[in-house]
Amino acid sequence: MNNKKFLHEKVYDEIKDRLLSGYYSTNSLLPREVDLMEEFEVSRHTIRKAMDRLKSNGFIRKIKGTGTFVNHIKPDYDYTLSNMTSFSEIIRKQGGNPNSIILSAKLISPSEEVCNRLSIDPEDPVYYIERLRRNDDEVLCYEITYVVASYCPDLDDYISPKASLYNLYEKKYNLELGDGLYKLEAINAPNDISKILKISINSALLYMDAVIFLNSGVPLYYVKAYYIGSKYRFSTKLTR
Amino acid sequence: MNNKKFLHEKVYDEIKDRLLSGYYSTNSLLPREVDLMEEFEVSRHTIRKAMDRLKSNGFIRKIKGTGTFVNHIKPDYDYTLSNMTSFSEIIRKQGGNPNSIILSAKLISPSEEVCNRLSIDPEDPVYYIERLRRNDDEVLCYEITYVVASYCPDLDDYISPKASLYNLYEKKYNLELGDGLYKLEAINAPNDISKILKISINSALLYMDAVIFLNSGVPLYYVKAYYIGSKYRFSTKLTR
DNA sequence: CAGTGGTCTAGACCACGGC
DNA sequence: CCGTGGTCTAGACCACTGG
Repeated sequence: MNNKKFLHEKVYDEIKDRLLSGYYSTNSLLPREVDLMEEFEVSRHTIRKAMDRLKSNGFIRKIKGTGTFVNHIKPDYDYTLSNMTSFSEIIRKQGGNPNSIILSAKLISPSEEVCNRLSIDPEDPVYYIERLRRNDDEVLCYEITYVVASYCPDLDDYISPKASLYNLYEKKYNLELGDGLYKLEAINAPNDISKILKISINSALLYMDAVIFLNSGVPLYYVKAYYIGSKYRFSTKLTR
Repeated sequence: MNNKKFLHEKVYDEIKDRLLSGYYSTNSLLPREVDLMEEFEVSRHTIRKAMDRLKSNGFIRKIKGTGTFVNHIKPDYDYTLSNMTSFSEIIRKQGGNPNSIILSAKLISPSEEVCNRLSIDPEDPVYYIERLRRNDDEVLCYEITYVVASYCPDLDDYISPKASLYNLYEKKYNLELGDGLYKLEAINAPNDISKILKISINSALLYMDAVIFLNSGVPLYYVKAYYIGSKYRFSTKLTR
């Protein structure tokens, strides 16, 4: 087991378990910070760090001068996916078997559109990757990715039906992924896409267009994805 | 002015100013926490609290054992769309004239689904608001909102074709809005919705389902919206 | 090895809510 | 008024990075 867990993580996990199991029930008052300090034998700072995380993840609410209350825990909390996750992670988290049919994976010179999105020159090569994303043998998505080649030498050698690009970026190339700018809209499947996805024309698709940056703020890749409407849902948490 | 600003807020604001003004330039190393402690004459905890917020807002990145670096601040970044914005704000920002046709606005007892989403009891009344959202006379969206009535007494008296609910919450009721949990998917317009929106059946719709919370973490309202696919695009920034 | 950010403690005082 | 969570201090030690 992982015994290098921090105290605030242990406290977070334990209280989260109690919330999910119903030991602390919806809208009830949680023990005071002082009580939790005594129970877990940690300092107030550690309790507060765990509780702040529970709060920002939507499990509890704090009211100054009054106490800490249990929120209604949504049964299908796919809002855990609200941070950027790879297709593979999402499918795997739902107990599925993510894989891809690779339609194309080659080095190309970027179009003007791709240059603009990735802030690069037409001379800078990008990898063009065209995939059908599947769960087992069920096609969910048609996806085109443009990756700045200088960050991922020989990327085409590492791509495989089971490989997650996220994993390659992080594990193989030691890239630290940062923000992603996403745009989503609903469209009726155009002729060509409907053929590729083997769905009837005019079926609703969720079209996603995203640029993903490195931690340093530099664009790493640009992706266009067509998700079959009935088979994908995008979840996110936004703040005012 | 608001002089009751906390120390960590002052530190945050000052460092944020320096980042935006370019005083600390992109990818440069920020002063060590100890140096900032001395400069601002506060404890390390206070510095860290300010820096954690700067980090979670994407301004800086910290690397353990190395230091804290300045991220590239995206110049053309459209913060307004990526943060939670009202329909009215989005339309107005694009130079449009947002308005609504109010199909219904009344106090009701919530269904079980609504109770679960809003963490309330069936005895707690909610306002049921059904609207067609338009730009000038062009219909863009059909929307149903359930608002916890206890936070907004007499809400139905203030609703009008030109009123923004956001404005009412913030200005009229002095509510501080916090997070929102959004789910988005593409659907083919069902019969009833296509009639309401006066579009052909099976047109692609962007279906949005969201719960919006107050700053305290309590749910304020639950909204279901059907956007005509070709007329709306959802943008957001996510972090890994 | 020295220096950085990450964790953690044991205190103190304040601001707010409710009695 | 008391009790709550929010802010803040002054320490300590650890884990990681890089020379």
